[in-house]
Amino acid sequence: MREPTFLVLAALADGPRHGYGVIQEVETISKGRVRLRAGTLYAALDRLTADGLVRREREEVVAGRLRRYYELTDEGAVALAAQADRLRANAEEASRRLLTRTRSVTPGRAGTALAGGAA
Amino acid sequence: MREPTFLVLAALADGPRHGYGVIQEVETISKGRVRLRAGTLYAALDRLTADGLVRREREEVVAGRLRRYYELTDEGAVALAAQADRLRANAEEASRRLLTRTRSVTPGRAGTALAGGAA
DNA sequence: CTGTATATACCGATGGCCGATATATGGGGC
DNA sequence: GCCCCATATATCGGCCATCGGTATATACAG
Repeated sequence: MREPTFLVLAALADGPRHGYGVIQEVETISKGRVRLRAGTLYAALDRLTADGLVRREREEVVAGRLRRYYELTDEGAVALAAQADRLRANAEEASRRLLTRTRSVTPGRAGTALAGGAA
Repeated sequence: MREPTFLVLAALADGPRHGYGVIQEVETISKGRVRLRAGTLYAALDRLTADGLVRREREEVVAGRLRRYYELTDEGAVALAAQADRLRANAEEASRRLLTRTRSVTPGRAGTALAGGAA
């Protein structure tokens, strides 16, 4: 599961959204860092639906435009929670090791390493 | 940056390791979940080296076998820290929204959702 | 001898994603 | 009227990191 797929699940975590709404929510979640392409979004929704992690919830027409709503299944919620745990564990492990790295550098390189670590 | 690449950087975070040692360390970091293929490892090391995040540190022969050591550059440490932050933010955001999901389910489905959430 | 472990290297196939295009409706500005 | 932008769904070719596998070599155990 790559980041775009993860973010799609996260965008659906607290309730149903239509496709384009997922794009907007992912952009919010990622603080503008990730803007899903339609190609990525619909392929991911199709895949997640086929895998049973997402299902179509309803359709409605708003201002002449069809909106197709999707929601997370219970299985999808479990998968999302599990992936979040994995990401958190990876992040914490990497951060812990970087801490060790800063402390173990030789005096000659301490200045450089500290400067880098502060970035 | 995908998980295997991230874990390679993490395995090098606290000091130099040779290729095969990285494979073993990644397996430790990921609690046995991830076992890098040689194809993945060396492609990643080549790529990361080309990108300036990793460099060759030294070579040595142990018991008739050549070991090629790699280490993180300062730039690599910065990139790893940044990615760890992103992963952490994503994980926390997803977990927060899943919390909201559990609380917003209808009474009829509360039992099921809670059971799923406990997994 | 075979099998396993250690160690580096290479390769074809796969699939998720990028970047793009297409269609449709609605609204605003000229 | 036209054009542009936003909203909304859909499709597609190309890319590339990774998977799964193979290869070679040394060393050790049975």
